[in-house]
Amino acid sequence: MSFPRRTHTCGALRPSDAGARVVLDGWVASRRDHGGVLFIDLRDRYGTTQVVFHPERAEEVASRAQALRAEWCVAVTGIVRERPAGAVNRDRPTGGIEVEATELAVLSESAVPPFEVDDRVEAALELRLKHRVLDLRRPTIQRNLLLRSRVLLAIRNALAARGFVEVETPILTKATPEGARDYLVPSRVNPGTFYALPQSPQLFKQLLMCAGLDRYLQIARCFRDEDLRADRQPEFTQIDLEMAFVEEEEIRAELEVAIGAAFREGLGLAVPTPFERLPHAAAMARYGLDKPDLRFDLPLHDATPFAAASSFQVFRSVLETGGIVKGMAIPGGGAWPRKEIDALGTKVAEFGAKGLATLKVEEADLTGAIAKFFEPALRARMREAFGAKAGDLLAFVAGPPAVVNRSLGELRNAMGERLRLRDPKTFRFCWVTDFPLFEWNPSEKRWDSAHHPFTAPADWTLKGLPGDPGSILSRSFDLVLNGVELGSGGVRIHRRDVQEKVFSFLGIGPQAAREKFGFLLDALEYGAPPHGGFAVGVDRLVQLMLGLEGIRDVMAFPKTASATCLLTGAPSAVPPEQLAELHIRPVLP
RNA sequence: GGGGGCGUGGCGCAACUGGUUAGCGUACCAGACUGUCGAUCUGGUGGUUGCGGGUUCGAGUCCCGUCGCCCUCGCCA
Repeated sequence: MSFPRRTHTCGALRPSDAGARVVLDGWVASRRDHGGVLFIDLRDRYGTTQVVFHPERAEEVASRAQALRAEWCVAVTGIVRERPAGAVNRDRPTGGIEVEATELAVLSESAVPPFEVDDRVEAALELRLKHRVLDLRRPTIQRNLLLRSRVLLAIRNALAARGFVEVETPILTKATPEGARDYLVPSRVNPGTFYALPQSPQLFKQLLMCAGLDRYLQIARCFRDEDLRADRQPEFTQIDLEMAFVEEEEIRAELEVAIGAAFREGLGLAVPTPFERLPHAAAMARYGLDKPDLRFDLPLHDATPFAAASSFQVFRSVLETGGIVKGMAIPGGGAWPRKEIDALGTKVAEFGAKGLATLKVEEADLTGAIAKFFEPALRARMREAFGAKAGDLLAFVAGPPAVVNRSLGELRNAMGERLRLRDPKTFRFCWVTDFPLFEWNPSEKRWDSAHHPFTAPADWTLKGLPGDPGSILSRSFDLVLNGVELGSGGVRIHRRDVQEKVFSFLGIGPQAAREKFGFLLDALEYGAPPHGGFAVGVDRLVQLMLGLEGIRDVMAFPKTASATCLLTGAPSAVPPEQLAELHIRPVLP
């Protein structure tokens, strides 16, 4: 079937085009029938243009136009007219003109849509995901996908210009013993064996460095079979890069170029570089989290010395069992109603805190239920140390360091929100550096890699093993934007002896190491260059650039919180023959 | 696996402590209207209150179970 090809898009025409004969292809966004004259808003990716049908000038066309309904796909031929005075729509780029239709071709009729395709009408997410095609017609979602496209292109171009080579790595690869749960793919040819979908191309990019590719780039899909969140999908995209013969600063510099390009091309914003550097220990001390939101200050303070000097048994007993006490001053919180202060306690309890102790900051003193446990001089020093002003609320958490930091760090973020200090249009980047190499896993009672087992230690000798593994620093670092971890990376181990030592400490014996990572150890055997790299979460980057709450609307076809696709119905049962071919027999719960 | 929230015409919501015929907006249909742009006016269609059970004279409302969606803790090297 032949149809009239568009001469312009629905966002293109301006008063200077008046008099031109044009063809527009698009979807009927709305219809306003005045009995005589009939208006149609025609929408495509580029905008919306008003089409007017005049019965006395094109009777047959105008009469057929009355049948048009929302979401019909049509081609309109007509003459561009400057709008009469008083009929100009200043809210629209095309509001100065309209197209007076001389011909109308219906390319596809539409059933009545399940919801209105309109940015102002918000349908339930469940419905939107089921009818994602219609949802994706909405201008805001298209704007999101377009920004994503521009960001990816900008980063790709910026890195390509700096010598990065784009290499694709396997999607069908080897299951990894550690880290997230793998998505598995059964092998038909090799009964009883499985591929895994990559959690990231980590090892492949290291192999490429060993191979001499020198600078690698990939826009890589990653898969992790873990529970979802608003900003976590089972498959997501990373800008993945790796470089040979570099150290930390050189990696960070390339990332700053790439991120700078993304903001310049995507939002027209210049982000100041270099980004702030913040050692992990300092971040934990001041903000309680390894991904601090630097759009506001509200620092945490160590209250351990004050607790030790107090007669408050709750605090003292925590200190005796190796715990700490920290707190923060909440500006104006002293005047908040009881209910709201109680809610702060609920907040910290979500992250394991046993309770929240509070003091009100008065003109000359601290008051509250626990004030009597602190001598007046101690109260004055505490007030000074916290930088508190009259009207503030001091909030304390006591417990193990991990719990105290996490709960107060989250409280700090909540206070930033509550005090409206988290402006989505402000972008505060920072590099969090000097992470520990190992992290104690209390539930498994063992040490795990804080980042991953291929991260280089700050000191090749691994001094500290096995005595105090927690004190060993790594050469990894994170990129944090507005309290969100955007990515991580660092310098890798390129010496086989060091890699084996780390494996061994992590409980991966020589035999297991060979079985799981033999190909990596082999690569380290033949002149592996010093190398390092980084990966940036594209979905979250675009999410933050748009000021969104989650990543669903920066991807075309996202999954639900239970990892299903409402559009296609995946995952789904398959016929027994298909399973038999794969040598699979389901064992249902 | 745990916690919380939601589920009512196509869609978005309402219905006080259990109590008339489940209401409003919008969409949809029909009619009117020649300058609207979230058009307007008039009229109309449309409901197994997610599903299953229970308590009660009576259940959208209470209880139990179940399904789906959302948020979240754990988890995510």
